[in-house]
Amino acid sequence: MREDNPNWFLRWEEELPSPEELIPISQTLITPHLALAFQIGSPNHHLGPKRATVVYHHQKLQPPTTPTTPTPTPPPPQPMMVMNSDFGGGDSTDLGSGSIGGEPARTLKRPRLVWTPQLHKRFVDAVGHLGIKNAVPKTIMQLMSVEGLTRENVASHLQKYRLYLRRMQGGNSNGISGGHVIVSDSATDRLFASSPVPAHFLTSHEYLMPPLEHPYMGKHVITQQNQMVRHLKYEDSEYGNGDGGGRKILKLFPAGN
DNA sequence: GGATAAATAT
DNA sequence: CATATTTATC
Repeated sequence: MREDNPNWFLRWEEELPSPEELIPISQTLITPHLALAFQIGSPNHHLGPKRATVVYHHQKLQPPTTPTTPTPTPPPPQPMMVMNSDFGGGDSTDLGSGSIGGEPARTLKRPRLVWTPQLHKRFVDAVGHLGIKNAVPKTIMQLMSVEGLTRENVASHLQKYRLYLRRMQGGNSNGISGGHVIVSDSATDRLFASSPVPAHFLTSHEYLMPPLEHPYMGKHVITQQNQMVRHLKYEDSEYGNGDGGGRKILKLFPAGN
């Protein structure tokens, strides 16, 4: 517990994308929200550091065009390129490979957001260091400073996160205590169990945390490069063989299973 | 078709 | 903002 205090920053840096685009704190005061609202019609900004957004799933692509056109033409299957690749390799930091046609969400509804381990780590870190007091979706979202991330996204994830904690407290079969994260026997808790120590949920730490303006996070833009899970002992696990479904690795937190 | 994850509604 | 329900994806 106390040990992770001085460590959290270091660990944070480790978790953060190293060669990634570390956003130079330039505009600062400009919040993503404002920036989004200010985004004028110019599709091509000058070199904007805040460019890559969150990783999305393959969207269904709802063409705003032909609203009344009874075109029975089915949307062309968009081949999503899964370029998870290794981290060491100089993977391109930009997601979506290049500019996405009409990327600015002007009137388009956001596609499904994929919570990657890194993104989740960011989330947990924010919550952990905020404390239960300020651990509300709004604050968390602002603290994470992830472009494209909305309050709704955080709220939804926060809900699941709390449920996960509750389940663990009820019957803690895992040895998550004191800050040691042992490999989960079940491949279930993958994502959530990977978090260092949730803590702050029950323990009332009346810490004096500034509501905003955190020193440790200026502005980070998460990009792709996630889906990569550590090469643990997944191989010897009983995955994707036997069941007709053929479910691959990376199962998210606990469930009935 | 079941289960999980995220979105959406209350 | 928290919880419940619905929807989409694996």
